[in-house]
Formats: sequence, structure tokens, C-alpha cells
Amino acid sequence: MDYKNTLLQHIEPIAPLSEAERMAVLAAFQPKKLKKKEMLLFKGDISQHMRFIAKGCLRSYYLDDNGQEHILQFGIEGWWVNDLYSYLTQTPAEYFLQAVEPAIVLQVQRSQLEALFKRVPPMERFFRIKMQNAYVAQQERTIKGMRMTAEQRYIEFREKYREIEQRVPQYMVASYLGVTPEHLSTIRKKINS
Amino acid sequence: MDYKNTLLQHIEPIAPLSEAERMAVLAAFQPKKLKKKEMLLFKGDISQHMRFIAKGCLRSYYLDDNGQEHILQFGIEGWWVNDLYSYLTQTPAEYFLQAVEPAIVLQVQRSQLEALFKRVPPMERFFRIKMQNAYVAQQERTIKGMRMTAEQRYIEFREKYREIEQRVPQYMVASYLGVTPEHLSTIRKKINS
DNA sequence: CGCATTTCTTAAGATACCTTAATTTTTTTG
DNA sequence: CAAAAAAATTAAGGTATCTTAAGAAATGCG
Repeated sequence: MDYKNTLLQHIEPIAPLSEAERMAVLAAFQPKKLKKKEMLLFKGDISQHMRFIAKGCLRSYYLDDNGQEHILQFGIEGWWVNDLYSYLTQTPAEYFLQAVEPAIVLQVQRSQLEALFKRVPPMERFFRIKMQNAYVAQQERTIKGMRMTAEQRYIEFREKYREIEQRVPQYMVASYLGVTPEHLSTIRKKINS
Repeated sequence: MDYKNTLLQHIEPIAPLSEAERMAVLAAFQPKKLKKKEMLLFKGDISQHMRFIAKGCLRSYYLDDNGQEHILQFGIEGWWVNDLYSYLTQTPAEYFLQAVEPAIVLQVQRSQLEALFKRVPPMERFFRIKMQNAYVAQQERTIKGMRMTAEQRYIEFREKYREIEQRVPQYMVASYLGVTPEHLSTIRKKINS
């Protein structure tokens, strides 16, 4: 039950809830336990849930034409993970979702979340704000990905996501940053000297 | 009045309107004429309108620490342009909006659009869908910006935005793609041979 | 604990892209 | 239309990043 607190702790600073609303929110979400490397969504699946990470670490990634993995996002406690387009439009997912660490995810079905929006208006506000932030963060990442050197991007990643860096293998950080693991290694060598 | 048709033609395929709703929508928007190079929004301004391009071509861009311009987006007839984060959160804009060609923009004030959402529900649906598409397009651009070579990005840009390519100077395309004008020039030379 | 697997490092040669600077071409404007 | 301004091209030398390959270090598991 502890992990349900985690959910409320992330919603309430943005959208305060009454006691009844809190109950309604918690009732809508179902916990799911994941082992390390377990998949939460495959490419081609239709994403049926919004997903909140109560514990652990996940990643979303896609496979390019050469079968190479490219990481779009990491998520840890308090983050939401999804193939949002698949969820919103109910079309087959482009991305995979996988646990990088053992994890507990709280899931809410699409129809139930829609119902929740009607019964608990603050939740709609909460998601609209999350969506805005995601859009802006994405825009920033686009720009920075194109203009900054790999070294600059890595330094920024470290500052912004220090905890994530310590929890995922280095080659995944490289994938997220859009460089080869070899190059990231030489960057680190250069920085730490 | 012709340009108001342009607006309806872009809304109705996504969100059909009754005659009364059409009237309400049109009444909320105000046309604004722009000369070439005229600014529509400055960095630091708070964006007070949603903006639809009825005619012409605009761009959004930002200035980096060295005073260099970096283009985020172009827009032509039927597109929406804004610093969305500034508009949504009513904080100072990070980006500039400028006409690349003489343009006519249809603007609706934030408070009026909110009122319109209540009176004309299909409009809310229309904007939610637009927002989703924007987020996904942005996500795709992030990935492609990091993994693809400048040549691949240019070829894709050409296919996807052939009309825009013919309407904006080449150095702006380079800026959008994240390369120097010189390099884009050599890419073009290579391709056309 | 020790073997197998995964992850990280190192280095050399190749490629993509940048910087600078000069020149040519195109567009704008009086 | 001519002059001025803006945009595009070309080329040379430099830097960032990739590819490949091999070995070292760390981690997972029986």
C-alpha cells in the first residue's frame, strides 16, 4: 500500500484532492510488479494504460532498421511512462517499455481514467500540466540534441538526472544521448582528468 | 473574409461544427496582417493568443548565447504558431515569432478561447488532437536529429515539407536542420549530381 | 566461490560536420 | 535599371564522432 502514497505525493502538489477524491484515484490504479528486463509494452501493442512508476526504473526505446536500440526516455519513482501516441490514438505502439530495475508500476485503464477525469476534475488538470511539461521538455531536447556536443549533453544529463545515471548502465546513457558507448567512455575519461 | 474559410477548412475535418458553432468560432478570431520580417512575438513577451496562419509563412526561433538564431519551426497556411509554453503557463516567451513572408494570422485571445471551449466542445477536441500530434512530431524530431546524418535529415525534410523548402531561404532550412548553411550547400551539391 | 556474461575501456583509422574566408549569385530597393 | 544587400557556393584545414577490434573490469548466477 506504500506505493500508493507515492502516487498521491506526486499528484497533490500539482492538484490537491479531497479525501473522497483520493479514494477514487487510488481505486482506479492497479499495481503491477516487474522483474528486471521484463517488458511492459511491445512495439505493435496498443497501449491500454497510463502508467506511474511507484518503484524502480524503466526505459522506453525503439529499434531502428538495423535492429539497434535507441532510448527515448528513462523513468524512475514518480515518473509516468508510456507510448503516449499509442495510448491517445489507440494505434500500435512504436516503442518498447521495459524495466531496467525490478519495478512496481501503478496502471490505470484508459476508460477508467476518462471516467476519473469526470469524477475528479483535478486529475484532468494534473495530466494537462504533465502533458505541457512533456511537450516543452521534448522541444528543448530536440534543440539541444542538434546544437550541443556530446560532451555538453552528457554534462547536462549528469546534472539533471544524477540519480538516473547511477541506476542505469552507461551504454544506455550513451543510447539516450545519441552517441556510441565508446565515445561516451572517452568523454568520461576526458572529464575526469 | 476568405481567410476565415481557411480556418474552418482546417478545423472541420477533425471536429465538425454546426452553423451556430461556426459563427461562434469565427467571431472569436481576429485577423492580423504582417509584413515580411515583421515580429509577432518577442522573447520575454507573454503569449496572449493562439495563432492560426491563414496566409503566408512564419517561423519560430531562439537566440543562443552567441546571438545565433536557431529555428524551431516553420508554419504556412493551416498551421498554428506560438510559444506554446508561454501561452499555456503565462510566462515570458523563450522564442521569437516572425513572418518570413507577408502573412495573415488569425488570433484568438486566451480567455476567449477558454470560453469557446465551453461553448463549442468540438474545439477542445480539435486542440487536444493538435497538441498530441505536436508532441509526437517533436518526439520524432528529437530522435531523428540525434541519429540521422544531416544528409538524411535534409532528404526527409524535402519530402515532408517540399512546399516550405521552396518558400524559405536555404540558410533557414539549414538552421532548422541544425547544420551550417555551408554544409547544407555541399549536401545539395552532392545530391544533385 | 568461480565461470559466463555483460559492460566498459582503449586506440587507430575513417567520416561527418564545422570554421573561416573568399567569391559568385540572387534579391531587394532607391 | 543599377547599386547595395542578402543569400548561396566553394574549398581548405580542423574537430567531433563513428567504426572496428581487442582486452579489461564488473556483474550475475549456478
